[in-house]
Amino acid sequence: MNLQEKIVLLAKRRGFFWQAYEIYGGVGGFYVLGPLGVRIRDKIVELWRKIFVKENGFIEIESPVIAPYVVFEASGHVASFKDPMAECLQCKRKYRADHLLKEAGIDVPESTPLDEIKEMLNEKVKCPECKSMRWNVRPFLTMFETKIGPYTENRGFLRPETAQGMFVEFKRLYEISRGKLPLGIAQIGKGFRNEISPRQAMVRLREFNMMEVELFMNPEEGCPYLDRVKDVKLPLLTEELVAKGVKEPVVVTAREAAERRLVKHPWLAYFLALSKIFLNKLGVPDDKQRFKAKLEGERAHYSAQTFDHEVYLEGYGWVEVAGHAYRTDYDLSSHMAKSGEDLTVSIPLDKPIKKVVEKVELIVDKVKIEYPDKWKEILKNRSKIKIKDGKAFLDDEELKEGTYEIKKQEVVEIVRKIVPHVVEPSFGVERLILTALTYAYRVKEDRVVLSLPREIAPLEVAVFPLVTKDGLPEKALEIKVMLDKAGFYTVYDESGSIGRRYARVDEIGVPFAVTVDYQTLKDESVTVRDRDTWEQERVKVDELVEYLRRKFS
RNA sequence: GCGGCCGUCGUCUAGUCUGGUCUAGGACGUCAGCCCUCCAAGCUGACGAUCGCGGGUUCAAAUCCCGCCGGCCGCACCA
Repeated sequence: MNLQEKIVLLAKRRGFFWQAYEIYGGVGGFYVLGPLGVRIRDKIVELWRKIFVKENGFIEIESPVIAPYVVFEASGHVASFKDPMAECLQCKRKYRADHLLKEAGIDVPESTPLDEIKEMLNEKVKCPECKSMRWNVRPFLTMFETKIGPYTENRGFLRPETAQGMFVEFKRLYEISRGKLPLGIAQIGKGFRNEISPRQAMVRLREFNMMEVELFMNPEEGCPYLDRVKDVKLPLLTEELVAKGVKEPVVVTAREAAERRLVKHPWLAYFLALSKIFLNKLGVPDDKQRFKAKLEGERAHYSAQTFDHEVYLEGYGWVEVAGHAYRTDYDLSSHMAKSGEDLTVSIPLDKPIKKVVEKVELIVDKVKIEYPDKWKEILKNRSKIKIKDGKAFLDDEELKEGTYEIKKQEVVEIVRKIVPHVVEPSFGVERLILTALTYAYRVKEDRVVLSLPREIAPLEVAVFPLVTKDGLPEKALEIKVMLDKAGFYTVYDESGSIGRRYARVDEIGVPFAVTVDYQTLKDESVTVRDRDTWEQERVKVDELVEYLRRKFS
């Protein structure tokens, strides 16, 4: 049994996660987070929030999971997520249409209309199974589709990423943030992808939790926080290295990565560094992490540069836990074009620019005289008057001389409009849970110990009476309640021998076990046992809360 | 979606080839009691599986056949 299989068994047995709908045979790609799974999820989310949101002064939102068709039409998902599926009308088998054609020696560009693909198939390709040549071609969308409202044909999609929520709501969020760039907007929530074949436990799911930041910025400016992480070492597999098939990443500091333009924007370098620190805190050592660039053809339609943050998971190999993409102004520009809303931002100029502009000033009395019928219309449309060769025109019609004057005016421009660029770090929560469990899994004296970092341990303190008599259970319960009230996540257990109980809590990664013994009754002290060293320390009951708080800080 | 392997108590597994002795056996875990002064000790007992789901063959199906669902691996896919 490999490590991942052991983890899946442990997860199921002790309640971290398991496959959903088991009583109906299970449905691929859907998992349940059990009691311990929810706890560790919350703690991972909280740690992420601290590193990626709070410490950067970013803001967080929650937008709907369902979005109307138009949002994903604008975002490019509808167009780029469609794979043409060919269905054999005789045996009902389904294939990727472009693959069938390729096997038949026909290369089709992605933009080929479905009708043409169908025609080509019906003329030239036999079904590999039943040899029929009658095909139907349909787009297969990897987004889940639904209808909005009972009586309409208003199509909607379950979002494949939370990102669109931040783009669509950008204008108001920018206003709420009082018009400042850079602006970081975070969102934590479910995303849905109708994967063709979900695999590897919780690695590829059809419904999963994402944690994303969309950082909106002026592309000409750097990242003010880069200095904080300038010496963090980044193992990079750049486009160049990936293309050459090099397996060993080049290790550079975050600052070097930005200065040598190995990453296309300093913000991207900053997020790579945070990402590495974050994974360190989840228990992944440096040499089990790397940032692998996506090649031109592999990147998402919106991305100018993408680094997958990969961690090495024994049993699976390198697994992507985050994608860091430089999305440029693609998303805002697309939504601007589709919605007609102005999503530009005014940037103050370093130096005001002085310009001389020519302006038409109408002489109203003269206009009334010269245009007795339509002078009102002319005044109304005065903003549309254009100047050409020193003369004024309205809708290509030259205005009569004497009805206006052309005046020169000096204006000072202090702002300029830009569409902000976006850098996006995007994490999959379930994969992080698996990662944390993988690196925490140890075997000590034939017992499984989950050495989870204290910060993400689902339960924090176990409380045991040494034996179940002489008032020890009562005293232990008292202490458990005290710890609960102090804010710890605790567990009480009096069943079986003390050793068995230690083993039970080791297996689910509880960092400390407090044991009430006979000495407790004499001097109000308990033993605190460390999960990883199995060493014990005697602590006074009234100092216990403070003692534990120090351990967790 | 394709190909290979696989699906029996919570978990691991015996049994499947060679249908009946399987009202499905064991181990671990769990629970209760006894015992019990620090690392899965012991004793007693209990709970726990219509053998993934559905259909078929047969006097008789965990076992043979078909379909479906699910899992793992490889290919493909992976915003």
